[in-house]
Amino acid sequence: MSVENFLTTAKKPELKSDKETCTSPLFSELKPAEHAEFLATAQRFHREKGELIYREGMPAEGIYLICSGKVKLVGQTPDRRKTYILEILGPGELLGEEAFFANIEYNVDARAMEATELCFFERADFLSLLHRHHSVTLKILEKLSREIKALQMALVEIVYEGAEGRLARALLKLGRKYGIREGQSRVIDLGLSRIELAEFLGLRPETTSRILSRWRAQGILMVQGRRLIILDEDCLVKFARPPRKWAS
Amino acid sequence: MSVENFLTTAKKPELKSDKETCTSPLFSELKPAEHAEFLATAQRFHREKGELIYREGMPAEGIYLICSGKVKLVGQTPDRRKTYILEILGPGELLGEEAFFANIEYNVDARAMEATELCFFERADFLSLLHRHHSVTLKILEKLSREIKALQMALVEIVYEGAEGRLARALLKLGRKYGIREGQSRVIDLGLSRIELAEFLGLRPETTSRILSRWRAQGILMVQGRRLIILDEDCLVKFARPPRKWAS
DNA sequence: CTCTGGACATGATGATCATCATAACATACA
DNA sequence: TGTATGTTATGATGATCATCATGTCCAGAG
Repeated sequence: MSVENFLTTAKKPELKSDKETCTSPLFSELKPAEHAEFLATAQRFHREKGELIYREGMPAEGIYLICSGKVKLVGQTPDRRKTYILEILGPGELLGEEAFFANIEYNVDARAMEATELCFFERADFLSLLHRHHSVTLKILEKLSREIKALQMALVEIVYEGAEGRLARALLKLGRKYGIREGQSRVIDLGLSRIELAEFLGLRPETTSRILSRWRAQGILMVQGRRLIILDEDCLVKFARPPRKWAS
Repeated sequence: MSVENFLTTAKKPELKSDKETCTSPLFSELKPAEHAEFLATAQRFHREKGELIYREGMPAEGIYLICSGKVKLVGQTPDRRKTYILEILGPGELLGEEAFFANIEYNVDARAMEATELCFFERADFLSLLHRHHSVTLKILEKLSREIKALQMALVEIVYEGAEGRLARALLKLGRKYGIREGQSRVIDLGLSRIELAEFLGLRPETTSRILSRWRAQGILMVQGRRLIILDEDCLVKFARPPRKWAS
């Protein structure tokens, strides 16, 4: 077998994805049989990087569970001139719950940030699950509550924190959720462009770029294109709460 | 202890309050008997203007329902240097749900803005209600979802809006929820000081005051102390979405 | 190899809003 | 009535960040 042949065949065999387990802490109290029965009602599908999962304005006819990959929730101002990345979701997280439970249209777009596997549950199937398994319902109530708390905090922080605070907080959050420890440092490699990072922060790309440059010069982090390596996490923690007066 | 104190020094024994109806759309599908049985598990409370209902950091051992009056959710930045009003709640609304369902500590204070009647439900009692009446659970899921949607929209808009946009949006919201129509105009009389209004907007009181003065001069609203009268609601709608460039 | 388009970096300028300061005004209280 | 206290209004100044403009680097296409 030629080298070329080996490399091309090595990339391809990706057909077992429908055998992968797909679960979430939300279902932790289901018995294996119940869990399997529930999963059997799902439609599985796949989205490549950049592809849309749902669009603002579509009615929510079901609910999604992310099996693998990452998804960004993208909101726009009504005039469509500004974009804001509300959240970055990963495996095991529900997608589209707000619109599903309120039985309304999605108010943001959901877009795959990389190759992503999803389960889709029809409204009736998912509601039936909730009806039969109160533990799942309670867990979802808990999750929604935490989400509300997180959004409330985000609102407060955005209003009262400056650009450095927002960036520091975002990097810490992304680092904890998606970062990879490497000795003292932590690697964040989500393939976020400067523009996307800025949209996640509610800043302009120029501002984001400037702060990254400054922090790079101060040895707080390393910037390798879209790969960010946090060297001094403690320092970021300090930046995350500036009394808005004397940063240095 | 402050409760004891308050009860013993009770200025007026308002005993008829426990006869008042106290309900919410959340319970609309309960039969009257079920509703009454459920309400019987409540402890009723009264709070005078300015009195605390719960404090940030307290564990959420139950859930509140506002029977009458208004309650503000007040948070502080971790350094205690800034205060913000997250929400103003009125009759029929639940209070403390996020912390209750997540079973965590309250992350903000709740304080009565005027004489307020409340029902308090112990954790076990409320969970029992949810268990027995799935319709209530679904309604709460729906309510939490709508709240998430509202917070998401607020985030997107607030990030990119200036001071005028925020004030316009806040006045429209307060006007719709608590305002009183008087012919063409709408009266907002919540007794909010400039400082409180600024805390609700995430602005400084000076900025708030300036914008109000400008709008008063332009005939968009009337300012009678803490009483605000919106004269030109359409104009506020325009201010609520400035492309951040050409306001006039 | 050169050309070109896109992502990123960085300088210059201006708008916005926080901050500091002061004044007008009302209210409560002795 | 005068004094103190708190609320609101408004002017002056500065810090921050968006905006505009330019330059660099790199990858892909001709």
